[in-house]
Amino acid sequence: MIVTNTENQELTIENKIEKVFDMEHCETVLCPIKDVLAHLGDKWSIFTILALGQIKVARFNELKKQVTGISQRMLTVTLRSLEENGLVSRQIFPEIPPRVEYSLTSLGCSLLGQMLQLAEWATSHQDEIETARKNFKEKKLAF
Amino acid sequence: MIVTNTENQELTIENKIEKVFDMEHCETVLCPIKDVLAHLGDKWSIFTILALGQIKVARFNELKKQVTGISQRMLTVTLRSLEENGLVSRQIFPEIPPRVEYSLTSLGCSLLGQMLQLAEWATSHQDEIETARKNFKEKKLAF
DNA sequence: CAGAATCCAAACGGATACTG
DNA sequence: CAGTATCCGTTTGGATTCTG
Repeated sequence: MIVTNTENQELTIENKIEKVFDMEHCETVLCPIKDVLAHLGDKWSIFTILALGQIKVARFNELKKQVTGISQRMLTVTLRSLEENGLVSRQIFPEIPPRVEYSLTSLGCSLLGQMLQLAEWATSHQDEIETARKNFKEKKLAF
Repeated sequence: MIVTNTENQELTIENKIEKVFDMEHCETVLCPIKDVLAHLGDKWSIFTILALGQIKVARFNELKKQVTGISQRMLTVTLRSLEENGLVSRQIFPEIPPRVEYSLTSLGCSLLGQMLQLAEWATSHQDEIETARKNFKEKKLAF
């Protein structure tokens, strides 16, 4: 059970930012959020994680079908990256023809949870964003 | 007060994914998470939002100092994008020399909250990611 | 001060052909 | 089947110069 207090958020928001993000040294020192987003924040990584969240265990070509539009190259690159960062496990079966099974690690499942939170935010605020874009366009046309 | 239950997460995770992400049609239909990440998922957008979370109201060059390493061009581009998507408000004062003040909108503050959650995840799991990378390197060297 | 505009090098990523 | 390797057009973003 996690209990989150949404009140007095304004009192602690700066402290939270300071805790996770040292703006002064984020270029030289390792910055977690920058690092994570650099490695896992791209479109295909997120799609692949979501796809693996759905089918749990998948072979290369199953995954390629599931992640609509991904090229062979990018699936390979993405899977290697996810494996390198400990989010996906890659099990090779020494058979002919070769069989490789991919699945999320516990760390991957954990990140999936975060992705879903962000996705829920995106879903619940897409109308606001849409209207903001329309307003912006109209403002531009006015000039 | 928000109460989150971390038990029986596995029972609902697929449903959650389906709700926020239609893999089959995400290329043709508007996909919220893809859309949000395409527009706001880059390094400079996140840094700028975090910076504005710290200094609340800032002029262009203040912001440029705060967001370490950003170029003039990218700050301009990023701020326009954030404004277009309704996350940042831009107030122009018709003075000479010109003065422009940037600040987060309520939607921007809302996204900041999400960013902080992701940042907290990144911070609390960076050790795991780091060791995963080391293991991966060693595995590669073994071959 | 707050930017717009241009140039250009580097990274990204799709298409294609090849392999154990 | 599950990749690897190469080519090459597109995108990204820093540096620089110019402006109201």
